[in-house]
Amino acid sequence: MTGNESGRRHTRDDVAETALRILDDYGLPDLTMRRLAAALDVQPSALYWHFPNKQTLLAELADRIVARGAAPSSAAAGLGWPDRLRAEAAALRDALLAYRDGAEVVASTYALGLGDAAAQRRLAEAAAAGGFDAETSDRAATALLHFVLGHVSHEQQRMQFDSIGVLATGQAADPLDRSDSAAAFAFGADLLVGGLERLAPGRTPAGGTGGEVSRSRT
Amino acid sequence: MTGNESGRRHTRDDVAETALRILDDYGLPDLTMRRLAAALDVQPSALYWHFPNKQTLLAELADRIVARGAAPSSAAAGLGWPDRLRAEAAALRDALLAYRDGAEVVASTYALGLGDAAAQRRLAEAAAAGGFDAETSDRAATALLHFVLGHVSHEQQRMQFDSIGVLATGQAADPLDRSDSAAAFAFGADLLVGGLERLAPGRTPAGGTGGEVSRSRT
DNA sequence: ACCTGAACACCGTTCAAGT
DNA sequence: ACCTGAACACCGTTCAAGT
Repeated sequence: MTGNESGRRHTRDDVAETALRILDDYGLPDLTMRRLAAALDVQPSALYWHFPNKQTLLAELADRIVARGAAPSSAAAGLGWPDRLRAEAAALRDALLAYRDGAEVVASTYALGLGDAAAQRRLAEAAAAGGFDAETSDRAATALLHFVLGHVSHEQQRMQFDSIGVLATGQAADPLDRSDSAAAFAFGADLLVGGLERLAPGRTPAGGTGGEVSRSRT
Repeated sequence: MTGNESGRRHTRDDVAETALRILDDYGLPDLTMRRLAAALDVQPSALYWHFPNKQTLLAELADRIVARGAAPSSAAAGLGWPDRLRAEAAALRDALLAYRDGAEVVASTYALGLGDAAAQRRLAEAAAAGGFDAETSDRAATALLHFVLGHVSHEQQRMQFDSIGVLATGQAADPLDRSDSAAAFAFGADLLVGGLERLAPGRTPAGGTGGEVSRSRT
């Protein structure tokens, strides 16, 4: 796999990739410094040569999870800004879903102000294509980011709850339908993007439809 | 204060209120079962007679924090549904801000499916006043809830970061302006409510303004 | 440059037993 | 009904020392 199988010495990259594998295989509660050290065949204290503390390690994982998601589907070039913004949000969701507990790792890192703010920047950029000033674009991006992180955190928490508690209380009420979850996500993203469309600089102040397909050509 | 000052025996309510006080005074990371036990002059194991585990205790705190926020400002009766929905979101934010780390406690409880879902219900009810079907109201409420929890979590995390790291890196870049924070919150809530207004049953499919003051009389 | 060994100061939870 | 005492199985982090 990713680390060196027995050659003793490790790099910062080894440590991060092994941590990512533990995260994906066993979840965030099981990603302890001691478990990570054991997976690397090393004493726990050795990790502190590579990272000053656990939060910094988690921030590195968050950055990798977000960066790995990369670009929204294929060519977003031909789309208007609202579709591009929706695509960016969807791509972020996919990136978070690609790793177990990915949303929680990114959310906690983001909340602490650690990590590069790549996700926030990508969303703000897509919003700015609508001609909004920087503050508006930033606030719209922040609102979208909070929604995405909250939604996917919830989604992932239920995933593992479902796989663990299959037998509890007649399997509760909420079996988590994958497609339903995607629809609920799209609905929330549409609400935010739609709300932003109402504020678009190119629109007539009180006469636009706000409902049809975006016509912006910028 | 809330507990009995020295009369030994405690109730479940004593335990919850003392926990709430520790939360507010020292923050969530310092709310440990051992610290709580010490504050009650009791062994840690005694707490497990009142609550089966820590998560259940936190869910109780979350319910109390949300319930304590109660109703939006004064009379929301005269308002249209969009204003009422905005007021409900603002009231929820206030409730979360009333306790240190309140948003994180509620968010984690909500993510785990514990606690009564009072916040979600209140928002869904306010949305339903717009004439939407139950699924739409629920999804709008969920999107709003995710935004509110994410926003206030972020807000509170920076509050304690600011008060601790006053000296770090020339106080960073982000001094957290209270009024700015409120404006950013209002902007996000407006985006979501505005997006929902576009979908309101009473509107003409492609002719409404979507921008002016709500006229709904329902 | 990268790691060991040993320790410090903690956690949440269980369970038999007491009153 | 409510709590004690003692233990179990862990945590993250530090630091002198090794190679």
